Amino acid sequence: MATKQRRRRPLTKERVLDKAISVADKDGIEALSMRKLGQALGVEAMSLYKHVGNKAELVSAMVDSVIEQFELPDDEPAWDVAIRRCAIHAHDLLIEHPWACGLALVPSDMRTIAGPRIRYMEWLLRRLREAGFPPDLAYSAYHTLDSHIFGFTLWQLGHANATRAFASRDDEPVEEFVARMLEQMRPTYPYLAEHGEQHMAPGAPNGRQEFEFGLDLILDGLKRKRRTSAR
Amino acid sequence: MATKQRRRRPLTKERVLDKAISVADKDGIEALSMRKLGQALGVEAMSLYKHVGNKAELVSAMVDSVIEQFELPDDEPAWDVAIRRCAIHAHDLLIEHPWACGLALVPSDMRTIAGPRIRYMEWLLRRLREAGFPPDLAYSAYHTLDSHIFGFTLWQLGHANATRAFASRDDEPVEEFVARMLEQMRPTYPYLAEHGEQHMAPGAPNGRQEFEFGLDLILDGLKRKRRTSAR
DNA sequence: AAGCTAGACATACAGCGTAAGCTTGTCAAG
DNA sequence: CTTGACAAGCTTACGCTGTATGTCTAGCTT
Repeated sequence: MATKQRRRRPLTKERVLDKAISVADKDGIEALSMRKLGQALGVEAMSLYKHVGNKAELVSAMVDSVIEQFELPDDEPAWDVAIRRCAIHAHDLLIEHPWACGLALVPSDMRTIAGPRIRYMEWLLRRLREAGFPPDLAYSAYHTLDSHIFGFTLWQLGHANATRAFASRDDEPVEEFVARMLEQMRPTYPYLAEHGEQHMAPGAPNGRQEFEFGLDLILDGLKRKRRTSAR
Repeated sequence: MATKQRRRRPLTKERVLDKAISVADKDGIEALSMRKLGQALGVEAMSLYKHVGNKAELVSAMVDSVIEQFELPDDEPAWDVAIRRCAIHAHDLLIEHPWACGLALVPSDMRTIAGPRIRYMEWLLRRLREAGFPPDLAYSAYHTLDSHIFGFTLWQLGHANATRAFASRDDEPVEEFVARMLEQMRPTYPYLAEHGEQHMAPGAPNGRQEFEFGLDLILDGLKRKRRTSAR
């Protein structure tokens, strides 16, 4: 009885989705194959197709489940504070699930008119318009903010990847290796060497702080534009 | 003689690279397989490996060949104008080769210390530092600018893709289809519908104008920060 | 002319997504 | 209690991918 039940605990779409996310979080999205996912669930690859249609659909659902968690604060009256909070929270989530960002930027199937993406877009647009942005300014502001959230984060993830790949090549301690490399490039590329040093410095801003730097640059600019347009 | 020569016109790394770029431009990067590339060159897939090592190396070289074309103007004395020109030209190039942007953001092999990416980075950092940005501000400014160039462009390409996929689903004229869809979503998502309308409007800003909007927001903010830091 | 070599070819393997058909556990109706 | 239907999982198979390995041959050197 118990054996049978354990053997045949029914797969659900939710169980497949959750396991897919955890596999992608652990081994990277490129390691997520239907066979491997099936294996992780103690099931053959083809069994998954009883629940998910195809891989693209599964991946799309994975991305949606991340975007669904974006905080869309409506209790916050100040538009800039609300958007700032939303952006930072979104950034945190996208860093936590590094595979989601790139996939969100290449929406494979936009067929669904509802869904978390749409809700997030509507919220951001509404906050801008309700804050008094005229339509054309809200249009551009939305593009800039959305692209910063997803674009900067993807950029940051790419650089983090590169750093990691860079680091784990030899058995030499990472810091020594980087220091040696910086000295090697200094004659030809002094400013790049300086930049590298800043990255290695103890109190160097982390990715989130840099994300906020760009975000505030954009928000400040938008505030100014909003004032002049309302003049 | 002539026949033999034609038959055995030697493949070179350059010929492989050029053809790979043209195939990727035409059919998309996901359609670029070693077999298909060989076919395009009138050769078996394995012959390519005499010239390129592996596919990752080829792809990396493709990206480099695009970044190599970035305009890095040193005749322009004003830092903001120079960087603006560089950014816009880079954006144009990345739109022209839509596969390059995503690959540049995920640098698979960073092993080469020289190369076009490095030169571009050094140039941007140098212009900022020579313009009087203190090191820590140059550090953040670089991140924001670089991420906007690659991040916004990738974001734009993703949306362009989605729009194209959206459009070519039925045999119905695109505009009618979109208009119908907008009306359908207006009750639930009024601001999104408005945004969609703006996209469809005749004089709607194109991607490049939107890129410049965000770029100028960032550059203006940086100008202000530079002034206060120099105070 | 003999032999070497670079460059192209052919074969093969492991892995991928997934279409099609088959087996089996579960449960309701007769 | 049997029987039939149905859903969930399994098996097989196809065409695709990158590429390791081994072979062939044209053209140059000695």
